[in-house]
Amino acid sequence: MALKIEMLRAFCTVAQTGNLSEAANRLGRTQSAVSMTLKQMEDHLGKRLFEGERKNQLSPLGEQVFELAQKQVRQFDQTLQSIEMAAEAAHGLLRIVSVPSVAALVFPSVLEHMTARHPGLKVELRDTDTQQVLDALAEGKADIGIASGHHPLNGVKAVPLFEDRFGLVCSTDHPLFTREQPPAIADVINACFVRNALCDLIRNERFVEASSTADVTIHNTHSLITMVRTGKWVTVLPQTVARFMPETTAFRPIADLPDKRAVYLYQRERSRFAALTEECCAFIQSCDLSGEPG
Amino acid sequence: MALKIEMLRAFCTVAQTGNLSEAANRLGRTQSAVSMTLKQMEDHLGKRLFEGERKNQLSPLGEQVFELAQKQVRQFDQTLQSIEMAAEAAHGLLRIVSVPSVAALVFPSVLEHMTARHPGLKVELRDTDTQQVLDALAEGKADIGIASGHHPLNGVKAVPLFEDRFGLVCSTDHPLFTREQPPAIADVINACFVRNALCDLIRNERFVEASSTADVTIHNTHSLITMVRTGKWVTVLPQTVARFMPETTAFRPIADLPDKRAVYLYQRERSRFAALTEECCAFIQSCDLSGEPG
DNA sequence: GGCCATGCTTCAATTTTTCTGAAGTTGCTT
DNA sequence: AAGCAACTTCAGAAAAATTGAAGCATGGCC
Repeated sequence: MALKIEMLRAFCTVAQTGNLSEAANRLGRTQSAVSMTLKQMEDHLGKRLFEGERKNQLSPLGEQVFELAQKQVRQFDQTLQSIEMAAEAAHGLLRIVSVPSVAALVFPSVLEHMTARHPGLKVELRDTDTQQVLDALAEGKADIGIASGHHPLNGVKAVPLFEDRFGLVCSTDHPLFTREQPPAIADVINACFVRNALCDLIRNERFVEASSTADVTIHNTHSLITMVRTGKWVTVLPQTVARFMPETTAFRPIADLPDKRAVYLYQRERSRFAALTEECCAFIQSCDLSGEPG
Repeated sequence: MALKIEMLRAFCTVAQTGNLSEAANRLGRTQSAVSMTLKQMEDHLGKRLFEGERKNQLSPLGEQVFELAQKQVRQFDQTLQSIEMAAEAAHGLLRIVSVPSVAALVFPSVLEHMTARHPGLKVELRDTDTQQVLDALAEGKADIGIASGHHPLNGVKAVPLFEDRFGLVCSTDHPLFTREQPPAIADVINACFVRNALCDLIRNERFVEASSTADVTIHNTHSLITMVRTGKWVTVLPQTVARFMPETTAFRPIADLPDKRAVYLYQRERSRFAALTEECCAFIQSCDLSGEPG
């Protein structure tokens, strides 16, 4: 018999638990049902997916299949959720995806503004990296996206939203912040510098070259904050992101790093509830999002 | 009952054909089976997916669901194919994804080299845009990727493969090619200039600004070739891409556009058949891919 | 209007698929 | 060697999918 999504799901659960009865439990089936499903799958592929007598050791093929199957199952579930959400939303549905830094800035007021004006409106907000924001738009999983940089996409309108200067982020008592003279790229890199994902948006040659020697890279924002709070480590971030750092951290422009990140608003052109999308985009653009006060 | 992948598939087929019996035909079922499946789906969602008596007009919700469902079905089928391919490949499997321009350059010799050395080896070659190359790597659907630019990815090693200077591509009898003095950006843009997807890789400010005024953009390579062959239109491409244009077209560097595109080789770190992947990457790197002769 | 064709739905019967509970292996532990 | 835990196998039961026949609208045509 052909492979089915439920077979993949069963396989993934067993691969994760390493144990049939626990997997059967989670799937709400009996052990024997799961056993037979797995057997069907192995028969279909003509190869074993597990090694040894027990189910706690994947074969090399199993490993590979697990990786593919898990992604597929997750995506399938997400699609179903999207479909069901779309069906439930009788009074309108807005699906907004944004990079985390702007999400924190924009989501609260958007949510308030739109729900107040449209009772019964469903809103779906999600934050991920630029990459996945663009994916979601391309795949029709979002109506509005906010991401760094300008990326032309079919059927999606892109407008610049705001710009955001990069600068030094460090503890308020760090020498590079307290001293009078503004810091330069070299000063920052020579301090205990932590690279982060947003640094990759900087095109400035001098910075790119200098930062490539950095030993530490942290992608998780929370860990990054923790590092900077120790007072020893410093990093480079756009100003609006720095806003969300705790009181004891400070932002300061870097003299020879005038680079800004350009944040774009993406708007799906042919969506159901196009009027809502339009209204929401207009509202987002009307917000003052610039990093610099005034 | 819950939504299943076969329901989505049935729905998509009906949405495409606009007609039950034709859809039933394609699905290898009877009309009534498809009708009932659709009914289940509508019952589950609590909304109609089609408007009117016939199945030839999607409702707004139907449109949205169609978009999501079709993507899902396609992806599911592709995953199954990947899984089955992985299972069949007893003697090894290499999955290579590349941007089209480099694919044409690299695939033939890679294929020859690897299959000669490894009888029974399965090789999967695919070409798409940079975006999807990276996706395939991230999702474990490819072992080796070739794409423009450096994009850090978890579990994937990236090494520069070669650089490729951008230049004017036009008919061999175009004034900008036949005249002695090399063309400048302004000359190119002021000719009948056709933008293309690869132009977006150029960071050069002067070019970016100038090209934004271009009226025509063509993404399909074949159409692009046709336009250039007319002798009237010109475009800008990396030199290795220009190699594959017909005899009657020529490549010429642009004086004030020294930009190159950097092509990177991406190698998945933990893959089954890691030794094969390693060997293949070594071979690709050993190829002479530079655009300039000598 | 009456007749017919088309496209779809509904229904009861049938086939296919999936699931279960019980019994049977296997290999490890004591 | 008895006990146990993890898994497989089996036959019957339950659930789901599919079918063919019958039925119901709609719209064209004489």
